[in-house]
Amino acid sequence: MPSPAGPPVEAGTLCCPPLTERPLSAQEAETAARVFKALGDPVRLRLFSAVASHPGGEACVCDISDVGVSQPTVSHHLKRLKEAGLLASERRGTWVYYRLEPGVLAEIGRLLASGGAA
Amino acid sequence: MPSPAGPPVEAGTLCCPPLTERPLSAQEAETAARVFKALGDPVRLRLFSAVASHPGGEACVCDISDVGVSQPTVSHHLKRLKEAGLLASERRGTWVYYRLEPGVLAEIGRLLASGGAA
DNA sequence: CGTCTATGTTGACGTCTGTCGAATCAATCT
DNA sequence: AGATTGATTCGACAGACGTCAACATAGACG
Repeated sequence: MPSPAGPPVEAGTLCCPPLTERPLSAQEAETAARVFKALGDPVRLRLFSAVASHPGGEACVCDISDVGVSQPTVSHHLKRLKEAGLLASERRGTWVYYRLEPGVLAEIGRLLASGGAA
Repeated sequence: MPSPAGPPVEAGTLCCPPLTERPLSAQEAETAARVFKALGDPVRLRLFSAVASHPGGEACVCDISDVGVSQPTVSHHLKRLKEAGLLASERRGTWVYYRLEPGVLAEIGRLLASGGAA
């Protein structure tokens, strides 16, 4: 495998019907698993939650980097979340701001829908 | 809609407020990440989806073990899903049946709730 | 009892992942 | 320009993870 992470997941293309609808195909599972894997680390989950819950919908790295690991590690995890299509980043002057990729929460929620809604 | 005379907190359930409500603590993230990590593997995701979408709500290993890996590997992944509190298993005669741990989908969904549905 | 089928467990091996320190890039301030 | 602060990249290393073959266990059936 040349590319370790594969192409980034585009927003809105999370694929796949709800997990309860039918068994996922190999390719669907590959795509969806990338998102869950990104959330499957405590540090990343805290970073994601910090961004998601930040007033204004975005946070600069300096605001969320107090998660008990070094700054390079924070940067590494933010990159992973970005590659998974969960976060987007933008540099404004000195600081880099991260915010949720729009729709991701709903997408994942739909994947886990047990058929209740609608 | 929490029950007024709420029943005792069930053990093994998911913890944590929605990710968007406030930054997760280290311990909360540790707990929640375990679930996402369990779903963060393509094979496990397929197994989980196969069980979740199976008529009757349960499936024996023989019904879902065609995911392209060896039988020991399937067994290993089912164990991981069980340890993460996502699946439950029961032996009935020759076969072992797996089904969703009740409420898990809703729990994870609540974690990802963006505040819309209520 | 012995054997066959269905699952789970063990041990080993290569790969992926999380982590850090050091170096590097980016923008601001004196 | 040089110095300072914020953020990413690089290089390296320990530990976790996915995988399989071989072995072990559980129940069914003759």
